[in-house]
Amino acid sequence: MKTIREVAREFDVTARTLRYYEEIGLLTPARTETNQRQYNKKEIAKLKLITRGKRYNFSLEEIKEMVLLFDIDRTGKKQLTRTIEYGENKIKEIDARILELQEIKAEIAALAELFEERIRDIEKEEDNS
Amino acid sequence: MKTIREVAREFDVTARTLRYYEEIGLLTPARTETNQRQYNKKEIAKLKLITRGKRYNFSLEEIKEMVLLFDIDRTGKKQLTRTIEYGENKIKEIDARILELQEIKAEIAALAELFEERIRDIEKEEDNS
DNA sequence: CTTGATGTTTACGTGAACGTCAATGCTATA
DNA sequence: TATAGCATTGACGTTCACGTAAACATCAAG
Repeated sequence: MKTIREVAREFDVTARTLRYYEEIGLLTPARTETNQRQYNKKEIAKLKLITRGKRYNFSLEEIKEMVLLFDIDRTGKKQLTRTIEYGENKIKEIDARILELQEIKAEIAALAELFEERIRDIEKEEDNS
Repeated sequence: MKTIREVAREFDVTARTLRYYEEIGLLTPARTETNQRQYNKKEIAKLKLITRGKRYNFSLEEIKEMVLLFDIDRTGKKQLTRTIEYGENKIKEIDARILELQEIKAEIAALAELFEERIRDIEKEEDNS
């Protein structure tokens, strides 16, 4: 059980951010007798997913869907099957993103090659002068 | 030479968006005698990069860096070399992003497997009852 | 030459993801 | 028990990436 400040430090976010994540239903920390937030392992695990998702530039709305996988009642077979299907879809989306990133990468690389050619041309001209 | 509305339709963005991209220095369309924007091939190429970047969830600030590669004076050897170096860095960043995406993908897949196991357990229990 | 679609700038509005007070309560320690 | 540090809930402020409306100019068609 960690306090808000401990968690904030650990994940390099502000306390405000953690309260905000709670506001939008991403986190659901327990409270002490005196109303202070307590973060257990599950909340920490969710936050880990959130900060990761953020690094990959997922919107909080997208992240929310993924994080809520952790909160779904997974005692029933139907729930489990549906969750797995959802996961498979997410994987497809991620694959698409990876592909697009590889395209943009190739584009930059091609541009770089073009420039290198230009440099070689310039060097030839330098030799001839 | 295309008008703002033509370009907007072609790329499925609003005219406001194109004006905004100009506001923040991403696009620099020429003007007619009567002050109307004209988009040439170079601007179109830049816009293509911008919309792509957006699809990959790059911020406009990040996209700006990449788009400006098109506007740099590339007549000099030094400029070219520096531009190539920049491109190499960008490629490294993209590679990092790809790696992270692959991690999250693996995580989801692992989760799915766990759930499938749970399902098999449930099915066993069903048989035994 | 009128009309309707399209263009311009200026400027205020919006939703997301927080930042930053303010006013107040809790907690640890010297 | 005083006090510094951390907690709480409002509530307003900020940046990004545009949306939207106003007031006016331009262009194409009949």
